[in-house]
Amino acid sequence: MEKENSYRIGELVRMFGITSRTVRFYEELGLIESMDRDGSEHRRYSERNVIRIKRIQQLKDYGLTLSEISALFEMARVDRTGATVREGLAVKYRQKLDEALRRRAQLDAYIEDLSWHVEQVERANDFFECPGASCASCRWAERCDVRLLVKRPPS
Amino acid sequence: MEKENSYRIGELVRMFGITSRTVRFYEELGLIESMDRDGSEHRRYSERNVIRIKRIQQLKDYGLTLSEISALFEMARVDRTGATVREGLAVKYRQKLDEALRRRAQLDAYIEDLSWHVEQVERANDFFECPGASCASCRWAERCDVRLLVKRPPS
DNA sequence: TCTCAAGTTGACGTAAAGGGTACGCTAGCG
DNA sequence: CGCTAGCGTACCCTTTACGTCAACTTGAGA
Repeated sequence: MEKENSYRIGELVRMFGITSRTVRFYEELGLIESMDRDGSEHRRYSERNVIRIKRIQQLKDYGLTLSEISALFEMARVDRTGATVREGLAVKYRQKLDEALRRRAQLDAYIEDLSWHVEQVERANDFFECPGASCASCRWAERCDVRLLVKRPPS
Repeated sequence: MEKENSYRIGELVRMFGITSRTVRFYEELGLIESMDRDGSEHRRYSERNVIRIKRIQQLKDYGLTLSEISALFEMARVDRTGATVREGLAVKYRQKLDEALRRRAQLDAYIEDLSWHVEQVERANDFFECPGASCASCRWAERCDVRLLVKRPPS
């Protein structure tokens, strides 16, 4: 029975659509335990390693950085009951959620603002570049306060 | 009448809340025309320069990168009628808008997903780390497909 | 046995938008 | 004349998650 579930690095690459550099990088960071490549020079990966990588990907998707992920794994290593991991995860998740909600609000304002600008710029057929403070007809000045584009005054 | 509107770099710093390093950086990139510091070793900034910086800040707020901004300014330099600038701006704005809308959709999915996870993790009082494929009780497996945390089977 | 794809280490590079530091010069006020 | 805040250049550093390259070495199929 020769090590039933044993993957080579190339297989992981195809599995996850990542590069071998990435896998080795994760190992460098200690995110993946260094495989015992007993006898061989080539790394071998177990089912556990595969799960690890999946976890990393999920946590990355949730916006955790690699060092945050690393910290979580370290917690898990220290405390086998999983209590602190759970707690740490809850805190992190909630942080990320708050952050996401904040970003969403910002994004909405941004979208509204930008929509307005798109409309103005696309509808315009008589804009000119405003010369600055001396321009008397910056009618959009309160909205578009740098007067990037200003409607030409009716001549 | 000695050069009426002439600012020193420190004044810009106070005006915009940026650092002098930033102003010089913009000059390096060609975003601000190199000031003629005639006679002096110190830079002097005109009203035009001030407007430029305001513009840079606005465009940055709209998500353009410095190199995109640079490209727009280059357009403006070449074409004084402003037609290509307007067009370029419209294209960029629309791009950024699409991008923002896409990001918002992603963010929504992310928020929903994360909310679910927060709820699960916070409500749980008996999670354990799933050992992987051999675990028979991954009841959330279809949703939480990497089985980061799985409910402990009732013993 | 040969071959060549696949794997190895290590060092250095990348993007973005400046920040930080060292060290010297200058403007302008009293 | 002297002081000192302000300004100058020049250089490296930051963060994150890898990419890229060079120069080998290994392993598995024919």
